[in-house]
Amino acid sequence: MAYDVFSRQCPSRSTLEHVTGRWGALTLGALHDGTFRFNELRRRVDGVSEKMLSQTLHALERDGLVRRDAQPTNPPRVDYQLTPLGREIAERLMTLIRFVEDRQDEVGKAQERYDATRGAL
Amino acid sequence: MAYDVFSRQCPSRSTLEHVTGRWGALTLGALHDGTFRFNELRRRVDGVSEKMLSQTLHALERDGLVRRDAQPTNPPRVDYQLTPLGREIAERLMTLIRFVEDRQDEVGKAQERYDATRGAL
DNA sequence: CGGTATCCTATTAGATACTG
DNA sequence: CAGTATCTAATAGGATACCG
Repeated sequence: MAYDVFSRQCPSRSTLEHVTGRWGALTLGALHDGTFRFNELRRRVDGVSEKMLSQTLHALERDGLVRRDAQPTNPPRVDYQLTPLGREIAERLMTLIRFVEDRQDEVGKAQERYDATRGAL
Repeated sequence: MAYDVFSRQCPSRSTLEHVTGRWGALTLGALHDGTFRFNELRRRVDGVSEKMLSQTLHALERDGLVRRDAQPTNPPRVDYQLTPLGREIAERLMTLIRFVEDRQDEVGKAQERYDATRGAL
């Protein structure tokens, strides 16, 4: 097989899951636009809970895709931004996302055709 | 916000989840290499259960990314292959996957650094 | 503000058995 | 061969409360 990601034990599988997972993709997408604080991100990533955003950011930070800058002030201020690697990955992710969005009409029509044939299960 | 996928209600979100989900990505990757029968795919997509492969293939077929050819023979023979749209999407997905794989060293080092600082939670 | 901890529910995935 | 049906286990996710 050409790519080891196709094996369950491959370490890059978990990275890929962080990147493409529901909140991972949305978070990378949001950070693609700039640097944001925790609660700014929460507002940009529609529907994310504190828990999931926190978890997602930790995973991406650990993978080296996101950089966390905490200022020891009171009240605390923490800024999140993509690392260079994170930016490169986000770029490719966005290419995929934009493409899928652009072809959503085609997908919708395929779905209608499928449902018409199979009886809209 | 630049892309509607960032909204929970966007229809392209579900397409994207089929594409990037664990088994969706692996299945598209496998089909990227050619046309395969159900059990051939099962062997190529390491660890997938009959149920999940079936489910995944139905979703991708419904989205118009995979074409299913069933010959009414006995025993039955069913071939799966990517549609032109599926191929274009798989192409972009593979670009992302390959990139993540290529940089896995960098990711691994970032993880070690993170774990060393934070105590390997 | 920027989180963590806890609890609880919903969804997903896997194992197994069965069918045309 | 190519699946479906059913049941159970694991995991993701949400609500809430609380802390530095």
